[in-house]
Amino acid sequence: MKLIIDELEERISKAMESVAAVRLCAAVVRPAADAKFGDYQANGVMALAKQVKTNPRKLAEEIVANLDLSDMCEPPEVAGPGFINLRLKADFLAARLLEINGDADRLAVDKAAGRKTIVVDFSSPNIAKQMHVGHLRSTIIGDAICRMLEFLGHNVIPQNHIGDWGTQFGMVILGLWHVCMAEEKYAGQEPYYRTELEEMKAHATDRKTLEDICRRIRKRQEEDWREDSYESTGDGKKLFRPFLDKLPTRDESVLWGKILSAYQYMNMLEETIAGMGLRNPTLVDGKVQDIPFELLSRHVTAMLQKGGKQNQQECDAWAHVRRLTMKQCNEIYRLLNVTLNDSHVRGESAYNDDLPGVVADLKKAGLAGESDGAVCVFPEGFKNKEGQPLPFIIQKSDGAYLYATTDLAALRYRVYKLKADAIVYVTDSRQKLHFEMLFAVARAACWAGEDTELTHVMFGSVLGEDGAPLKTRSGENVKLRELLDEAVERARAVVEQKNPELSEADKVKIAEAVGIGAVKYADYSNNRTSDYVFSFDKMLAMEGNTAPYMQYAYARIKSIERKAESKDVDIETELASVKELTLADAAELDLAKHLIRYGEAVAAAAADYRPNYLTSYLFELAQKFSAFYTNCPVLSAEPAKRPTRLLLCDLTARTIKHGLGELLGITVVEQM
RNA sequence: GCGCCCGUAGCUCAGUAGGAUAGAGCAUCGGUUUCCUAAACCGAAGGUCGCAGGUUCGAGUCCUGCCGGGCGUACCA
Repeated sequence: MKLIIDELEERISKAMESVAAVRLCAAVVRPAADAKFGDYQANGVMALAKQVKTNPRKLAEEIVANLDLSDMCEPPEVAGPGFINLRLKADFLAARLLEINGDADRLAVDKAAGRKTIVVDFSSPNIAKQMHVGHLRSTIIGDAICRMLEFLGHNVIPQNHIGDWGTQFGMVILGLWHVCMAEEKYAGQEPYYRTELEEMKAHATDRKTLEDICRRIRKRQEEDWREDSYESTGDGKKLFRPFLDKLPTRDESVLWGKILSAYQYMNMLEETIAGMGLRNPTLVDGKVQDIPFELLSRHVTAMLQKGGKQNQQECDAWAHVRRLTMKQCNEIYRLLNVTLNDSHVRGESAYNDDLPGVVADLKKAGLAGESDGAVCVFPEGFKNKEGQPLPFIIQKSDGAYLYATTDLAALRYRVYKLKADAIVYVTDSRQKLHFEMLFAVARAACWAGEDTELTHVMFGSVLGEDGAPLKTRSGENVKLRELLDEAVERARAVVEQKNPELSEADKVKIAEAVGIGAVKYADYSNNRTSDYVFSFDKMLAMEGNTAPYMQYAYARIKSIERKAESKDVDIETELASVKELTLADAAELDLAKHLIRYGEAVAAAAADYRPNYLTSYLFELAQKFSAFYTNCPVLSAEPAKRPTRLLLCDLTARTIKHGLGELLGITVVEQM
């Protein structure tokens, strides 16, 4: 069914148009600012009065006289300087409730008028790294957006644009090679990539000792590399090739831990050796050549990107690490109850072959040119520090491509191949300028026309209690896994305290739903554009706008339904046979009027990609239900009142379950 | 320097085209349990919407200046 607010907007706008003889009037219908003004108010008459230079109250009176809302509202009232106040009729309200009751799947929320193909770009973790708190917001906000748009009937294409290509992959591959050496050649010893990492950290300020350590590492690396061969020096055929081949059979969690360590080791090593003047041999075009040690990983990156038979090992190593990373990510997605899966992954590497074409096409179009050795586009309206045009760099002076290039290639793919009507990028607000320029270039190149909507759905940072971006005590990013585990653990402690008699299985289930739900809900309930302070205590509090409060409201309703049996109340029959409602108590009316507005909340949240509009609605719903619950007994109500109250309970439960569960991916529990 | 975002109750935040007396939650104070989960409910108190101008019948919302904070700003993503 059509949203009430839209229906009112349409009818009042038409009345305004005919009374004032002005085309395209806006009634500006909003929920009433105060319940004493009714349920809705139209604010647009004052602006119209100004436009046609007439008295707003008088104009409002005329509009009301030309308006027939008798099927929905009590006679409209003109108030204040020219507001039109509207109060829904009781029988209209009742009819709506019954309509919702009859629609189990959609709660009588219509699909959007025009079905669009919408690409949503979100989550985007990096290969060979663990997901950390920085990925939380993109992942869950993006998921909520997908779920809402999908529910509204759009063709949603989630895209997980993972960081699986780029300059750091040489380090990833070298890291894996170190894992191999530690296991195969130095088996039985503590892996050197771990001990040496600690060593480098310990002497971080002692340059002399660091140099000694790095020389030793370099020397061993050269020896290992020379030995790892059968046919020609450093071909990797002796140890690395067999190591790669048996990777698929390994215990993945153990291997994953090693990869993470080795990657950290490579990062540290490369940073440390810079400027030491060390050189190391490697194969360049089939010949052994000395190159600066710190350039080794970039050399390996180049081998990977070149591909082909000679670089098969590099490609295989990359593929293994990529596969393992996605397994870890999928595990987090499962925990977070996010719908992303492997079919949505289309990472940077997928666009690798398109990048030269992107640059060539932009050059051909006269948009891109060389500047200081780099290929740049200078979109209109962007200035740098000196007031000069700001470059959007699409190819570095060394020939390498950047994320600007990849994003352009992806955008083009999404418009041309996926037929996107809209592309939504869910990333943090620091990338605002990047996306503004990206969109400007895409428009200039006509890769996105006026009818293609490009939106940067940005969000703020997650802060610690100290107001700085959330980090561990040692200054590292907080691992998402650890964060979620702690939330579940804390929720478990509360369940244990509040409801010790529950079964172990129930406790586990409730703790996960409440813990994860709390983290997600806390994020959703904040305005996404602002930073927020992460606090377990606040998000797990049972009071206030939190997941547990919502889940508790739901659990109470389910409890009523369970109790019904022992009181010989057949809920199903009573609900199915309810034809007339007896909405009398203030709490009943208040709850009923809120229930019929679910569709408005979903539409508002989806239109602006703001989940907090939905959480606000749900919180108010739970509050109104709680008031109803304390004031209006259900099972012990007199027979005339009971069906209505049961219906209100059931609709509230279904709405919470739909909003929380289906649209936000927060699990509800039957008891807690 | 320039650009963008932010500044609302003691704290954390809403405020969806410029609309009526600026709202929640937490914390504080007071009340509610023979009754469906008190993980709850009801009430009280709490504000110069950073400051100063301007536009408007009407400004937390739009414009200008200032103060304070965050982020970004040519080869990271």
